[in-house]
Amino acid sequence: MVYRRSPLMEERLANNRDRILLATRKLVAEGGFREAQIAAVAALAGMSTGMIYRYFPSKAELFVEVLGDAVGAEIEILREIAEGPGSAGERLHAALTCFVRRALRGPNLAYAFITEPVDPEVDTARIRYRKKFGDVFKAILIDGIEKGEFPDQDVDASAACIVGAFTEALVGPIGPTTRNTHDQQRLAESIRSFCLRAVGGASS
Amino acid sequence: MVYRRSPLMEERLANNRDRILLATRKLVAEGGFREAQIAAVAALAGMSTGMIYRYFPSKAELFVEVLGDAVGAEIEILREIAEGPGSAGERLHAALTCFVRRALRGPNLAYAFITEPVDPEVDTARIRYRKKFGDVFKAILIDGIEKGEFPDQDVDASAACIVGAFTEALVGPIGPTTRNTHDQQRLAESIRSFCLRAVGGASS
Amino acid sequence: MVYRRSPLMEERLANNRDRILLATRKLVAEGGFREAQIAAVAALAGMSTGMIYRYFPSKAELFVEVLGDAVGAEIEILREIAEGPGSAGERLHAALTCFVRRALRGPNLAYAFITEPVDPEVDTARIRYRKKFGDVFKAILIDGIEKGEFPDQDVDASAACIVGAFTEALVGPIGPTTRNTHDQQRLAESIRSFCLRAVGGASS
Amino acid sequence: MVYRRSPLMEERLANNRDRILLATRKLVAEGGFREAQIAAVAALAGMSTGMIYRYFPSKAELFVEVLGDAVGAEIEILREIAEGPGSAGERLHAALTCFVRRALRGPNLAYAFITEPVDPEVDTARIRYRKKFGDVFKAILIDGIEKGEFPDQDVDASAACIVGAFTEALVGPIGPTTRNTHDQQRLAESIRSFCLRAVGGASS
DNA sequence: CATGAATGAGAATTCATTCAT
DNA sequence: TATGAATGAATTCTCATTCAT
Repeated sequence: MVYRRSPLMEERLANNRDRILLATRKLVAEGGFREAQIAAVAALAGMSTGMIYRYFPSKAELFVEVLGDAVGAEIEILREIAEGPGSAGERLHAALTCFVRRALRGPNLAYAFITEPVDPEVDTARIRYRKKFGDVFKAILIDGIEKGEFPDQDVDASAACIVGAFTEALVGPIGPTTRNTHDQQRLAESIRSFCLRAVGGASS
Repeated sequence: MVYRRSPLMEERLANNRDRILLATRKLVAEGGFREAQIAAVAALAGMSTGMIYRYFPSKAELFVEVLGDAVGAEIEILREIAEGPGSAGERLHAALTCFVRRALRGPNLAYAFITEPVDPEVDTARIRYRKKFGDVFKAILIDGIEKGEFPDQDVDASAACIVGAFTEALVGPIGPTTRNTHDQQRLAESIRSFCLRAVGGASS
Repeated sequence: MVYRRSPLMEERLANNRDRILLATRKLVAEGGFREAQIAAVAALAGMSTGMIYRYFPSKAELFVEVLGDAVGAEIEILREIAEGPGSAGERLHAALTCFVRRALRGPNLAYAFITEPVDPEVDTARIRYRKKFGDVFKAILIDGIEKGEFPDQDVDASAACIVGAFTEALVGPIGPTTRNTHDQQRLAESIRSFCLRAVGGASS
Repeated sequence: MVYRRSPLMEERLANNRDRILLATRKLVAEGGFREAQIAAVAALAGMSTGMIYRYFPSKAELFVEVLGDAVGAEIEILREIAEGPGSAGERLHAALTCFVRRALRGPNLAYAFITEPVDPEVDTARIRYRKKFGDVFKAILIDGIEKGEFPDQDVDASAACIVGAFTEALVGPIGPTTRNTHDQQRLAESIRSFCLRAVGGASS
């Protein structure tokens, strides 16, 4: 009998892949990359370690993809805001609010994102992803400057600064302390104001 | 005659310690904490691994001290500026200029500084040091607000944002790319402007 | 079809565990705990060092189990005698005979048993196991005293003394010298007599 | 000037030797052989590690001598009792009383004595010393048998049993628990009775 | 004679990755 | 296809012993 890959198998494959990614994401969120060992991922995904290597050539690449997915989802949301209606200032305001809120909801993923996962390969990816984040803000900035809303500025630097500003401001609360909703609101507001003033928009 | 520790010996002692710290710093700067294994440090410092443990109780504590030294030196300089003469805006301007320049001169220590060093003990120290950095800026901010120079704001968040902004903005260039002096000047200026506007001071 | 662990696999698993225990037992018997390093155990068991850690969380726990197994088997046999028929004196007689004989047959485990295994964790277990041994004799003593066979006495001390007496008397011959069967018979008889007189039973 | 060894130096030498032995004894008594590292011994003796090797060729030999000294002192006392006046039973009674009491006073040395100090060389000595202990009791036993005080018996085995009995009975209280004087009296009495009955003397 | 800095061989443990079944 | 047992290189830390000063 000739072996043929059935659609069902494809699906199973996709399912497996997703389960691996989900499990990894979960473990990273709970304890950082450090806790997401292949054996743990496999156990949580309900499969063998060998299975993991059917879908990912190495742990590093799995991590890169997990990071990429997490970032990708956020980027998607931000991009929608960035390309949506409203003044540049309004869109920046909305984007910042959105990001901070989401980061605080799933704190450790944001933490892993700021973090060096020891593996150089993953680290490279991490920087690349941070840049992607910056690009969204950069787009808003360029738009705002063109429309005369924001003063002229080094948009690359400003974008990086924005990303840095809120990741740093989030590391504190993310680490040991867990904040209540009220504090989170305040923190989001503070970061937002800081960045808006920084780019020269209304300081709220 | 009582045996006395000669100055020469003291120096030798200090030299060893310094050589260990220097070697570690070098390795961390080149390849992150990951590359600074005890064996590598010992080799670079020209001594046996056992020697390391004469001066440092564990790898973690060595790392913490390396981090602390790096940060301590910077903090000292910043604090002098922060407590010096001039308006809050001027001092903030000076502090930012100074920090960015120094970070660009001695590359990659800033990088290690942003990084999670895998070891929880070191990580704790890293966060503590970041906070210390923030405190310098916070002091300037408080002063500026009191004097009516800056608008009222969440000084904790602003300080964290400032630290985050410039570390992030520096990671890019520090990582793979090496810039020429002109680019560095421009980057310093961009970051400075961003932060000054952010706190509500004159954007220069 | 659900994947099920086959009996063969179970056996393989058990085999490994047993091979590790066997190898450890052998090495301990030959050269004490000192010789039973993980690498040596792995080599003798015909597997990698990592494998050991699949079955035992640490060297200490492996040692504790080896000790426990050795003691457990002996205790089981002694307990059967202790709870069996016959007068207290007869049972004590039988128990002592049995123990001495077995100790002489499988040399040096008794030796390791007397020994402080350097590791505090193992040492704790060792003391616990010695106590367990004593408890078997204590039970016989209590029974004998109740029945008026033995004079009243500090049963805890007597039990400890019995255990100590025969372990010590065995260390000499077990250590360097190997005795012939005749000598062994005589030694067993001597120890037995000593203990029986000590508890106040007929000296045979 | 020709260098000559002065009496003073000899004394100093002797003093040093004693200080090393004293320091080692102290450390062993406090934390077992495990705590008596050369560096610790040197520090406590107020000299350099190198100095230790002027008086002892190796750590093992130092330990052997410490053990020997401790045992030697006890043996001396016991021998005096053994060779003193009184019936064999009385002398055995006195010897046991004396030994148990002394062991309980300086608990950890007794513990180290029972213990395997990992080093094979030391271990060999330990067994030798235990035998020496036994010899003292053996002498009393032989005497008692000759005089018709004790029944005929395997004096080697009995002597070993006596040593084993009280060391084992002492390990319990020595380990974690520290007993009050009353308990010690009782324990001494129990061990004594056990041994006296065992050799066939008056069971008290 | 005295020092104590320096050595370096070990020993335990971890975990990504492979591959026989 | 799926498993998970097995591997073993890699890494930290310890401490008896030596030897230049």
